[in-house]
Amino acid sequence: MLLYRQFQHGKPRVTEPSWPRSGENLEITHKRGKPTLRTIATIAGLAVTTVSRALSDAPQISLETRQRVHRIAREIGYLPDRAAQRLKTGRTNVIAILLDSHEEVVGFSTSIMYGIAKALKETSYHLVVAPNFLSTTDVEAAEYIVRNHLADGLIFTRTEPLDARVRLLLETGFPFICHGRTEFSTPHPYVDYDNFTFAYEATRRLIAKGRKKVAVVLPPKRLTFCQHILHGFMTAVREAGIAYEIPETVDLDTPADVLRDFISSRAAALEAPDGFICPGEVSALAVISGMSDAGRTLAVDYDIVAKETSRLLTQLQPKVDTIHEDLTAAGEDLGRMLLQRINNADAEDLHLLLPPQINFPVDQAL
Amino acid sequence: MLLYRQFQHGKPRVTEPSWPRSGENLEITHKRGKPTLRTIATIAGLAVTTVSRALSDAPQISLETRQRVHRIAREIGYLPDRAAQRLKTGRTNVIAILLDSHEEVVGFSTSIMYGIAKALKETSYHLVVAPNFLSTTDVEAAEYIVRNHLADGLIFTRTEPLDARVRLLLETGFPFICHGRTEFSTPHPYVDYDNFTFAYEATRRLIAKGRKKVAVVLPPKRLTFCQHILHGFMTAVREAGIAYEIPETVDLDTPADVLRDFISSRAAALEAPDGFICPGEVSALAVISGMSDAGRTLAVDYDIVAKETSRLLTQLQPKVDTIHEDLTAAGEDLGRMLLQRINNADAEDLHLLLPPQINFPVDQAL
DNA sequence: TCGAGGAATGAAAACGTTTTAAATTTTAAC
DNA sequence: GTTAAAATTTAAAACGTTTTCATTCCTCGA
Repeated sequence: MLLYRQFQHGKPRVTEPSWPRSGENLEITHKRGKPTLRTIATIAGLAVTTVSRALSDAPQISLETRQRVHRIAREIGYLPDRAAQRLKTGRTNVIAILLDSHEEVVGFSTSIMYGIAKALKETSYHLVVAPNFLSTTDVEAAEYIVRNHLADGLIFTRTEPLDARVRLLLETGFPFICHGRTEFSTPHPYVDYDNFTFAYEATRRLIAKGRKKVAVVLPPKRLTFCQHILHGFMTAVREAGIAYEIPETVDLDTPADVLRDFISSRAAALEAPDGFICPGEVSALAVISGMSDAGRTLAVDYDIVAKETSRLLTQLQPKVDTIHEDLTAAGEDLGRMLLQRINNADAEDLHLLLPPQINFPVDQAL
Repeated sequence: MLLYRQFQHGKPRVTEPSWPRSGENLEITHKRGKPTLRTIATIAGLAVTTVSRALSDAPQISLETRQRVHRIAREIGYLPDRAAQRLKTGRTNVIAILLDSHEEVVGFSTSIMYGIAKALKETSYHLVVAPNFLSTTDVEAAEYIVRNHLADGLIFTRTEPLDARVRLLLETGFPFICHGRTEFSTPHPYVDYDNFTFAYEATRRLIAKGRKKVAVVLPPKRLTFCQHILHGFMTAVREAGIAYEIPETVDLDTPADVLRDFISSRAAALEAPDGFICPGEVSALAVISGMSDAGRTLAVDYDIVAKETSRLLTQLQPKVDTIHEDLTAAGEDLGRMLLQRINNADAEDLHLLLPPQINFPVDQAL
């Protein structure tokens, strides 16, 4: 025991440091090849415990030792073993994103995921895609993840006012953040796009352009942001005292051909709208297509203001006024704020309403 | 010691089984709440070792015991701890997908990921998104994952003939599969879409419709499938001895407005093409838009055959002939085959070329 | 009755961390 | 010079598996 101490610890202290330097051969190969805490400990002539604490910058380890350990770790390319850390601490270092089948069609979530990944880049967190692991519904998927501690936090989109996922996660106290708001009284973290302002400004734009009757393609009614859009739309409509119309049989998730046919037959009938709010690229294209079928020309017979999450629409149809929603940025915020939540930040401080980016070209303004 | 054996093991053997039944209270709560092998062992009056083997259906465990253990595990909702398994076995149970920044724009990968997730659903594998963890290039990201054993297998898309990622992974012997082929002599698993046939059939369709000069929007030249498309196109062109044109200054990744403007100015010049192959929705829309700017009418002055990965184009523009590529199915194959590869299936058997799904409407055929 | 041999089960070690509690060294105070 | 306190460092246990090797029990042939 004493001998061990003399050899392991005493020596480096008395004489010159004896661990190998940068250029020398550091191949203290472990069973699996990868360097571990023990590799560093051997090199530094320290105990594994000390190395562990030094790497987490515990104050009781002397500054000199900490720096030395950090340097060695860097030199041999040490990376803590995720499995061992997870086993010991119970933290998974994983963020899960729930993607429902809606996303498959639209490709909506790629940008968001890209943003989340960006936020996670410098951290030890990984992003795992949880389509719905063994379950059929989103809630079951969430439940499964929570029950089995498959992640430290959860992200999902398209909330409903009394979203079942939110309810579950609030009840279990599991860290999460969602894209979209709810009506629960308990505050919870969220990132949302200001769809009220989007719809309000979009409607005002149509009115400013002299349109006489405006219409809006609403999202499915069960989603929270449908109310926001409706509210923004109606506010602008009432302020201006203008005619309006809200299609009941189609919505944002309606297949493009159905929406197109609806629009074109509506255009043929009496008192058709001449201004459209489209909260998505696909719906905008469908409207353009439908109106074109009915012989109407964009920017002449009617106008569109569309929300776009790419630059596709602006590029293809400069005549469409667009208001941008930056989903990658939203994803970045989602990731960042969820990490804060996991570190026990107050839910009330984790609310973010992202402002619409209005792109109306000046030369087209009246 | 002897006493322990009598109590732990002997008893259930001699008397009636004494473990709790389905209805009874099974709350043998562990430190962290989750049931572990020890929970089952205690309930069953067996050793942890035996339970572990029973669950993996080792032949040396009696059938009766195996069934009993399985039943208990099911009843208490046991799920093996991923961290512990990973630590012990060295297998991560993780598949990583590398997404490069290109995907951000197009939303291309969502469908693929959905497919992969589908293939992984009944397995113990999770899908993690590796944008490029700490690195700038794709190769570095792959290297990082390999070096630190962050996954058991890797998936990526858009291969080049001498893809650096493929080279790295072949050299290190790390399991992977890619969407797209390469020119390496060592066989490696891949799933690819038959872009030759796509381009060949698309070109023939335009010719059959009576078009006099065909053009194709090619993918970036560095990508393998650019050659396949070019080859299919040229084969059909030569067979028919028809005029053709290959734009040099634009490609599939060109921003839509640039492509649109290119097309419209080209249409205005001499001997403009009247048939277009567009290997993507966005390029098709850009071509339609550009031709429309030049006063040309689709299906009258010119025709388009487009590859589509959604149903968007068919829905919006029934006049565009489309050939479908099912990316979700591709993802499913990618996932399934990568798992096979991880289980040491021969790389030569893991080659899949998915056939184009041709959607040419009958009533429009000549 | 005895051991041999096979069938079934069990103990213990290990994977690489973190953490609790203990040990050792250094410093400070007398 | 002691000795107590402060500053460092260390040993050992634990997280939940899997795996190697050992143990127990039973059957069977002599």
